[in-house]
Amino acid sequence: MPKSKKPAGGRPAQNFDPRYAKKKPGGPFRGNEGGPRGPRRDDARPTRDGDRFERGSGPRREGGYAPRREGGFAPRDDRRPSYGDRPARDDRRPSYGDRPARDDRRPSYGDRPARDDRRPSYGDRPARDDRRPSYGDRPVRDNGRPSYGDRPARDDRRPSYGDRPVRDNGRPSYNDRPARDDRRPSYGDRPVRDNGRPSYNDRPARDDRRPSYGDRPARDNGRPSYGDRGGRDNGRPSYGDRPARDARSAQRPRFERDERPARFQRDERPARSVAEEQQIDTVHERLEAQAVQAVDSEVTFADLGLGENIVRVLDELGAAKPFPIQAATIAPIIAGRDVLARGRTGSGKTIAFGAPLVERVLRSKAGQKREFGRAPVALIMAPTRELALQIDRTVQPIARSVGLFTTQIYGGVPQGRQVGALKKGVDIIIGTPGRIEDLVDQGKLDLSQIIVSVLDEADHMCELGFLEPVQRILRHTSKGGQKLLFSATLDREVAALVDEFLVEPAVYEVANETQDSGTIDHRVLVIDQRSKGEVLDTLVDREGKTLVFSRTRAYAEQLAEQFEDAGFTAVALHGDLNQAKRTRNIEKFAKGRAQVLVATDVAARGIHVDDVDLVVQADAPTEYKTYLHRSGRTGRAGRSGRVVTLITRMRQRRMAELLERAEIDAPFDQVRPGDDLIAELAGAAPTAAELTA
DNA sequence: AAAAAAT
Repeated sequence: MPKSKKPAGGRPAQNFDPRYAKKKPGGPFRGNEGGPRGPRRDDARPTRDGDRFERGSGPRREGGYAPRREGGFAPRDDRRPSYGDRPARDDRRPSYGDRPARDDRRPSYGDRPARDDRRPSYGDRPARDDRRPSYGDRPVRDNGRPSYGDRPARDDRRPSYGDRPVRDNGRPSYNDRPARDDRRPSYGDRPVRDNGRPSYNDRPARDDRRPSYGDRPARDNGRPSYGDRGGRDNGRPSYGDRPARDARSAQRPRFERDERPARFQRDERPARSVAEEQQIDTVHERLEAQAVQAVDSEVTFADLGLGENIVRVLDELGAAKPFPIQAATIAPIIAGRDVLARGRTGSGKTIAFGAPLVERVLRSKAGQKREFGRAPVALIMAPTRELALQIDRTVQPIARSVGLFTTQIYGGVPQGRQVGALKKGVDIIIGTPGRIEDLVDQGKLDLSQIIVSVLDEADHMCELGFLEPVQRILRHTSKGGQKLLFSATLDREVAALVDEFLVEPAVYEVANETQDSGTIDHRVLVIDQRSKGEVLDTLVDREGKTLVFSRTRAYAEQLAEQFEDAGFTAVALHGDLNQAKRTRNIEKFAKGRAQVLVATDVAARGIHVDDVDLVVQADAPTEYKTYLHRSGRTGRAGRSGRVVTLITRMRQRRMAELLERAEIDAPFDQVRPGDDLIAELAGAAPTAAELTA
């Protein structure tokens, strides 16, 4: 029996506020955002933000530097019924006790009808034969016709996609992906397997990560991209090869070989199969950075060059004094330099780029009138919608304090309102690459005036699938514009962007900062594949919030269902859910109405939810960076947390190597269902003091 | 594998 069927009581988490997802800033130019409007909320200003950050909630390490949650969440008031209070309408599962049990409650995946909220993935679409762009078909832009954005955003009146002009950009679109038939997990895709053998499906498709030349449309820029080139043989010296510059310009980023010791020397290591070898993640060279020492207690935000209003808002946000990463990056960013910065999740990166970005935009507009329909001058991109939202929650109040406007540009929601905001004019856009590029291609977003671009989780944005759109977007921005790259795991993977877009960037990292904050207890459980379900049930049977990571969407869904069936309140978060459901589910978890969140790596980076004290990796990550980001969801704000990773015997060595790279010590324990250790790990994590002892 | 645009 579960110990706690109901969500644990205690203080309600105040972090994910979906209100922001719908709302746009109000203000002088902004009576109407375009498109139909629902009831308007008047409390659009930043809500009580005093509790958005918990500063000083515990000294953490030398340097007296407490972590801060990035982009905290404003508390919600309860003026309107929240989703969670409503009867769950489209939940396909009956709520417990309400309905008679049905035998067929758990139809197998194959039998189940498609759910409303599970959009077919893009790849499921039948192949289009209009893939080849034809110039003749394409309407000329700016032809005086009302643009789609002018129309009411009624779904049934928007042109269907078939009617849309074919793009002539000659790049692979999502539609070009090979058709997938895996909407239902096929046996091969099924994460749960009984034999514990690695299969082709388990390994990352390293070799086919690069599109083959034949499949790829010709590039229009004439320059080789990183995807094409086989390393550093493109004739250009890369940073790693280049001799160090003289002291004056030593700011040039240099990449160093990662010299962390490997637990297994290559020679002692038993031979790996090809499949296994390919599973090993790439370790990029580390960026040599100028280490930022503990913050000088005398330095203030004002000293760093931020104006009065901004300083006041930062104070309201709970940032009274700059954290190290902020103390390092703010002045150079205001000065217009390109910056690369590495700082642990929760180290205050959002403010580190957000505040100086606003200051710089403000200065660039000095003496100018705020014009209707002005083009944005700053761009912030993030890999997920949730993260983009979260960044906006921090940046928007800062911007508004000086009369600047932000707008979110991301997919999954109708574009009408976003386009409406752009038509009125905004200064800073925050979003995800897909929708940004979509609007650019539709001629509804003009990036030519962008003078500052930020990439959050920059290394992730340089991975296949992200890199090219990001490059294309940046090429639309003002030439020579300032570029800021931030990530907790910034490494040479960003070289593709650095080489093309950054000029003599300054590189910073916080001294003595490893991802493993010392407040996290890392454990690895070696289990039999068959017992995974049972072990997981025991692990989530606890007080407190549990975040479970799975490798695939289908498995995330399956696990959420399993936990519900076992009597826990569980929700899923992954890309097969529509945006409304994503927002709703994460909010349920944040507010404690769901004890368990089962997520894919969509939740691995950046997303902050208060009080997650256990992270379970139902599927072990294959990349050490993923491990670091996932585990960074707990142990935040000086609290302690625990990360339990489940692996099979087969994967022990691989896991040990991964942990080595992540510089994390974690005991491995072999367990079977019912072993005391499992329930023990579901209990309270050791305190920070106990961990360091 | 997931994510990121749209139906």
